[in-house]
Amino acid sequence: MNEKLTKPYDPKETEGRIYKMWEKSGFFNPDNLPERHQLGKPFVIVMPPPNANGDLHAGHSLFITLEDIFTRYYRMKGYRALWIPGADHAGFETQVVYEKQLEKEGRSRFNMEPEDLYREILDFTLANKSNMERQVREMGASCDWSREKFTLDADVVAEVQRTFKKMYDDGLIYRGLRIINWCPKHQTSLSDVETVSEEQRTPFYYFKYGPFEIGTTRPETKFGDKYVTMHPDDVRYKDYQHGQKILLEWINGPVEATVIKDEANDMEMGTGVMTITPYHSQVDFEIAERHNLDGEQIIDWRGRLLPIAGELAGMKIGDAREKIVDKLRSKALVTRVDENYTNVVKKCYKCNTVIEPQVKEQWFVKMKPLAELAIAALDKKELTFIPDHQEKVFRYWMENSIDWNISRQIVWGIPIPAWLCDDCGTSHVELDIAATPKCSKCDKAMRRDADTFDTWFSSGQWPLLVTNYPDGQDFGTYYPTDIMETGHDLVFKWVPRMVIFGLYLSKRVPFHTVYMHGLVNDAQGRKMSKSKGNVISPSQLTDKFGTDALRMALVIGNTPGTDLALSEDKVKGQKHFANKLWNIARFVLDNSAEETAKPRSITPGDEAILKNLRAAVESITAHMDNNRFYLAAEEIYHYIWHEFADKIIEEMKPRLREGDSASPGGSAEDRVDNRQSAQYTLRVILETSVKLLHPFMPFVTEEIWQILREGKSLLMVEPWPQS
RNA sequence: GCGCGGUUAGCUCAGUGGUAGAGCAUUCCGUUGACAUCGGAAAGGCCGUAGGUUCGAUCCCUACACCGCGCACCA
Repeated sequence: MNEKLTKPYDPKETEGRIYKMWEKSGFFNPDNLPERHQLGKPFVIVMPPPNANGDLHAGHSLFITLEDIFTRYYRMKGYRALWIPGADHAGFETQVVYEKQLEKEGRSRFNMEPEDLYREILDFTLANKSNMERQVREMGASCDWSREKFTLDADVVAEVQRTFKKMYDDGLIYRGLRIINWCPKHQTSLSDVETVSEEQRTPFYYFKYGPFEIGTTRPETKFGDKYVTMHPDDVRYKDYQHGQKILLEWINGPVEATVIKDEANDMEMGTGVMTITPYHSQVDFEIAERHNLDGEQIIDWRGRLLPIAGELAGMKIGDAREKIVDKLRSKALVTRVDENYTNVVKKCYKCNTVIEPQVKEQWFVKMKPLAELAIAALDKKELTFIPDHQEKVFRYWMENSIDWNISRQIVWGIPIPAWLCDDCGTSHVELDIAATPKCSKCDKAMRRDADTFDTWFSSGQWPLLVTNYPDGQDFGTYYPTDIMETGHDLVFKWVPRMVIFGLYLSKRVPFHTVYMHGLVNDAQGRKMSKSKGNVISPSQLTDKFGTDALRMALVIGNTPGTDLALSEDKVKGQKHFANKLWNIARFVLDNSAEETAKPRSITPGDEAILKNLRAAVESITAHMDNNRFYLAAEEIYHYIWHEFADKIIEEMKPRLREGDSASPGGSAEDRVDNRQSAQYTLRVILETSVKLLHPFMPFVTEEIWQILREGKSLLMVEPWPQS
């Protein structure tokens, strides 16, 4: 028995050793690949940089597996395969994680100097970054660590700031006083994709407002309301003229209200009449803009009422609601209350705090012209989606894009290279940090904008940044990349931004194919969550069953874009498969030690078996080329176990024994030929099988290859089998 | 309200215009050398409902039902 093929297969003993061997070979870097590859084309995948703020979860394992399969397959096919890893500082996300830690320690970021907070989060992130990198290695990722980038690397920061300046100069970024999503807990604005909408039941109040009855769900914002609006075509109110003034009694005394006719009013909604609060509502703000109306802030940044609320000033808005209704009731201004009303509120996607719309000066990206670039690329078929129905979602977002707020009031991020004048509000974009510009209007010294960029602003440029746009050698060689593999939840968050920045900055799409995977759910198909206690940790699974087993379990039966139910049994089954292959290898080696060269003759039966093998190779290769890894994996599994092991090996056993023969009438020489044909055939099938399986189960296949070739070559760079 | 996806074996999921597939689970049988992390066999499905197209539909079209997800300025 071959002494290296101990039984059973031991992933723990093997994986670390094999990974070190791969890394030492230098072949993760395509520039070091053998000559065969240097003649090939590049094949490039950019890794969605994992957040450097915690452990890898099952979703990470899935994307690492898929991207590694791509990379290993194309590397074996002779491409200069490059998979560029990264780490994301994950601005707001990480700051939220860190703030939770501060809270536990009884501290708060609002009592800290920004520099100290930044330094603490940096230490925290760097510690997590190396943890994350170790876990990516453990998954067997054959990415080029020499090209790894962190989203806060100095060159990244500088390039992102240059992009901001360029967009500003091109009129694609402006500073505007607009309605933004404000999280009162985290004290920052958020983009629309950083909020979640939730349905809630809330009373719908009807108040007497002069001659009108108005409807609202937010009485607490109504103090300053002095415009009453209705649809211009609403016959019920045809006697009131646009601009008409009406004196009426309101919360804190008499008010002179102005009638505004605007089409934003829904005649079906409530009474068709409402008052507007431009500073705390998107619709109201837009109506005010259209008619050039004024407004004022009613709720402060902490979510408390401002002095306009009179005796209720300083009260949290949640507590103030009933008080205001009581007050209106005492003035006989409440007409009725509908208790069974449901509406939708936006919440902070991290802390679930209700978002307060606020008016604030921020930097915005003008999305329409950029989105049009993306739509054009789609129309020209420069971009394809797997599964293809994701294209519709992408297109919808591009056709309905709204300007993107990129200012965040947090320290953990890339500083916005801008200066502001506190006196007159003038802003100035300046890349030179040492500069201390003066206001062009009032000549006063300007203040550095303390805000940082939304992380999507930098990660949107990721394919460019990791290839060292615009002057780096990699940009010339490896950009545009080939495939962007990421979760389908990012189809309208990250993907469009990469497409847009790619088209805007480099005039080319950053990748031609978007491959989207689904969520990894628990065995019953339920979303994993800490509160449900059904989170499956990948490290536990790999500890128990080996990395190869987890990888295979994540791929088999997992169609692109579809969520996956991951069960321990499934992984266990694949551990059995790895062991099966291991035992096959031992059997073949034990029975073919004497001769591996092509024998004098191959029996017709063996020819048929090899022909069948070639058919399997052809079919599997077709699946790989069509990005149908789930089918390829299943077919390899089936071939190895139920064809190779169950049938071929079993049928060959008699032929392999000394002094035995499948053709008893033959001479001793015939019997040797027959045995050698069998040995050769087994060996060919084993080597081919191991190659086919390598992208999926890299560790066990490489280990077997090392034993087969006595350490003289690496399976990782072997040619993919020909059919 | 709009959009997207799903509905196939007990479970998790593939798949195809021409008699339905895998893994796991179940039942029965089988262990002297590759492997019990095994082998052999069996059982199990009017492919969500109703129409339509077709010689033929689980597959294509329409409607509906249910499940999941996403979006939304409904005061």
